Amino acid sequence: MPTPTDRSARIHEAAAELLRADGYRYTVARRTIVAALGDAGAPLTIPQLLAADSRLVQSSTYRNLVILEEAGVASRVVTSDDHARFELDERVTDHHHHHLICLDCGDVRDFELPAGIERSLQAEFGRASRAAMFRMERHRIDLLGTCAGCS
Amino acid sequence: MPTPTDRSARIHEAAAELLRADGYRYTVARRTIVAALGDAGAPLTIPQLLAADSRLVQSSTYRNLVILEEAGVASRVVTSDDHARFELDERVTDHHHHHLICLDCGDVRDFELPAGIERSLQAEFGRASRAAMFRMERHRIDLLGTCAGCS
DNA sequence: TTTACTGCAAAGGGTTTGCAACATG
DNA sequence: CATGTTGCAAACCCTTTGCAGTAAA
Repeated sequence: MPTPTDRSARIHEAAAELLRADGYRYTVARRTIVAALGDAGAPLTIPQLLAADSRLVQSSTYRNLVILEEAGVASRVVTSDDHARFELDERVTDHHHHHLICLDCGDVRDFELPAGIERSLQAEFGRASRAAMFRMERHRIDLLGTCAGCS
Repeated sequence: MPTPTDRSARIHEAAAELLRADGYRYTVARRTIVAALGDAGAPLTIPQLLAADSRLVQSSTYRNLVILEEAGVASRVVTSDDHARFELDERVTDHHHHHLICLDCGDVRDFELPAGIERSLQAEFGRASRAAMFRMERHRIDLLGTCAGCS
């Protein structure tokens, strides 16, 4: 059975490879961001990331998140909050999921759909994309409402 | 069969009622915004709205969109663009749909899912929400990729 | 006539960028 | 050792807000 260390090692390896493939380096700062996102159970804002490790600098973190996103290591999660949030990409975590987004506090929790539903959705998405001559890269399913803590 | 004028009249009536219910007035500026959103086939950014009718003023338009959103007349569509986009709410258009979002140009097109899929999704969403003690208000399904014009 | 609303201009605040020093492969 | 990366601080730009005058019910 995989230990936390296994998981962490796999994540860093995948991240390093994705970055290298785009000509980027896997620096200390990027490794720190990936570790923080991996440890957090949910998408983090930049302030949360900076707070998670005091060695992180704001401007570099913004810059690195752009690059991590471009390389497919991290993905941006848009809530209705002021701050963008980031999580590790599915290419790194190997874990497809969706989001429960609290309209009050902006916090995000993950949930999954049964594989069967995910499959029929995928078929419908393909149909809708073709009809519109749209080249789909990914989908995003969010539930918006109020979380347990805010009700 | 409903004419464009019928549709427009229904929309304005619904908007006026929703606003009044919250103690707001249906002013000329708000009517102008609702008309522009209703005419456009897709969500509009503020610059697009301002361009659509030169009588619209930037600050008032921002303020009015906050109020229209709060009253349930308009809804905010978050793309990966710099600008927020707005469309008429389903309460006004009576038309449930989802979005194809172009990651290049930010433009948005609508699509629909078969009623059967929409129903089974709704059931799953209810299940996931209950499991997380989450009070769901609505869902959002977006396909992200490249539109016909940008490929 | 009351009170919500508007327009103008200025401030706010998350995010981006220029630049010189630094670290990575 | 060539070049991608960092930290600092300043700039950016979408959005919000204060205020005095205006319009809606």
